[in-house]
Amino acid sequence: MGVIGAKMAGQQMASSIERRSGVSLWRQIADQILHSIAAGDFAENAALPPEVALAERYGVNRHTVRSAISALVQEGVLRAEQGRGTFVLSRKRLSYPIGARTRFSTGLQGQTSERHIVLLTSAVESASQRVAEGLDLARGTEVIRLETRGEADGRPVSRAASWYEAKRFAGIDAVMAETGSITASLRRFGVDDYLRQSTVLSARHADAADLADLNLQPGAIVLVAVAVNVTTDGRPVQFSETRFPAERVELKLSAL
Amino acid sequence: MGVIGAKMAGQQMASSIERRSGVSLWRQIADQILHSIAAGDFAENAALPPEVALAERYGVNRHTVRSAISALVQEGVLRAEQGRGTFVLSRKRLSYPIGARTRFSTGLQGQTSERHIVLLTSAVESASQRVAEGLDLARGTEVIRLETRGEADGRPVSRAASWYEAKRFAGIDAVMAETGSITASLRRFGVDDYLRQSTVLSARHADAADLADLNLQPGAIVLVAVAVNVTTDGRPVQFSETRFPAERVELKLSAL
DNA sequence: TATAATTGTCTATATCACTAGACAAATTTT
DNA sequence: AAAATTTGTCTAGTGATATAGACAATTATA
Repeated sequence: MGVIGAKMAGQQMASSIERRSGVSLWRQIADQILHSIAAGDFAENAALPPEVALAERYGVNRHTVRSAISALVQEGVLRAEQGRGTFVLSRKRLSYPIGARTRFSTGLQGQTSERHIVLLTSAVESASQRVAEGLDLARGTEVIRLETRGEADGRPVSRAASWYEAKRFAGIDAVMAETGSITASLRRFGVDDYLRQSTVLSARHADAADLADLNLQPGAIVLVAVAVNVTTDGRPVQFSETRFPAERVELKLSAL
Repeated sequence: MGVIGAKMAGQQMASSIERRSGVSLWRQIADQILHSIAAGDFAENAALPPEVALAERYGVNRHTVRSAISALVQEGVLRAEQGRGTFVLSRKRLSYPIGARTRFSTGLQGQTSERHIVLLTSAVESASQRVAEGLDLARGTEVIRLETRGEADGRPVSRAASWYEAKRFAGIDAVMAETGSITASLRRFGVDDYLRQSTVLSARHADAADLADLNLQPGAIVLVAVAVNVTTDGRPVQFSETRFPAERVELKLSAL
């Protein structure tokens, strides 16, 4: 159910934007346009309603609408052409499957022509409360932390931190850098198969690190998945926290 | 990993707030404080750092921090006491389980002392493309739409629209109003058991309707789950779109 | 009891966000 | 060719946001 251009036959329309909320009108309008596009209200290359129409629709000045549009042009979502109109560029959201056999690359097959995982940094550290619980280790046990980014067709689609018991998976960082695949790396350590034991999802505004890592604009939303993967005999092998840009990714929960 | 009060031993700290982003500084700081609380940086009734410390931490004027705090006091998250400090009130996020047997009431048992579903409105309409696909019906088939709100301990925790084939479930709105339970209502129509066939999750900023329905502040985030429930023989019985306030709810994906 | 720490209130000023109106520039339609 | 449509640019005024500083009021601490 789109927001823009919806007709309500004289009825008062929920104007959908709030003043004095701490979020500027142009940012709210930009977000709604993004939402409309994601909801499929506009085909790719379709024209947005003219600025005056949008201004009337939202009950704001035309300049305010222009601010919203120029932000989206900056983000690469829209293209404005003088005399012609403003057009939609953006692609659809990727649908990232989550289930018992969640795998990055295979999950996005068919939706993208290319995808891979980049290892950003790795470090050995002592397990925090949270990590220790996830991996079923004593607090303070040494663990390896990998910081990775998932990319599909050149765009960042995920940003993850994952932890592994250091003793059992010594050197997994090097293997990961070499193979570019979690599944392949774990196989080197004798883990031929693994299953998703638990996943907890939440959402929040992107922080400064997210903005940089995922190439987002301030105010963007990230989906956060905290998960534990286990071997087929139930032994935890990986604890992870993954952030997905909500504007580019939706999570499809598949049968486990 | 909390944001507030983190020590970085002289290193430059990622200030985490952005100017000229369309989101006012006080709103960004309020959101980060909320996030810190949700991340468990503060126990219930714990004191927030004093205003001057927060102002220094974020690199803003003390008055700006005060705006953020007063917004959170308004939302019922913090309590400020002159001469003493500012204290955390808010409860932890509810963990809402999603799996093959997702049920509202049973899912929140143990976390809340009371929960129920309120039927807000119902209507018979012809199935949109999306609803028709979900229920595996011809487009335009008559369906019943129920608008409901889930409440736990008096706080709204979900807001859903759900659709049912009108012919098969005629009068389900009345039954729903009477029983206050989806599961019980379906049982009246011979559906003794049902399973979650598919769930698609996304996140976005709350729109005006969400703000009103879920009692949220502008700028809040909602998690959106679009799901299809089927009978044990695979026949779709319900298509639904549920919105959860991200600040109060996290989704726990349980084994299907 | 005096001092320090902390929140509450006030004034003043600068900048950003939004409104209002006019007109230019480019494109499409008549 | 002319008119209509649409985006681009400019000026000016108003209200919200943010900074700066001072001091009051309340509570905890020495």
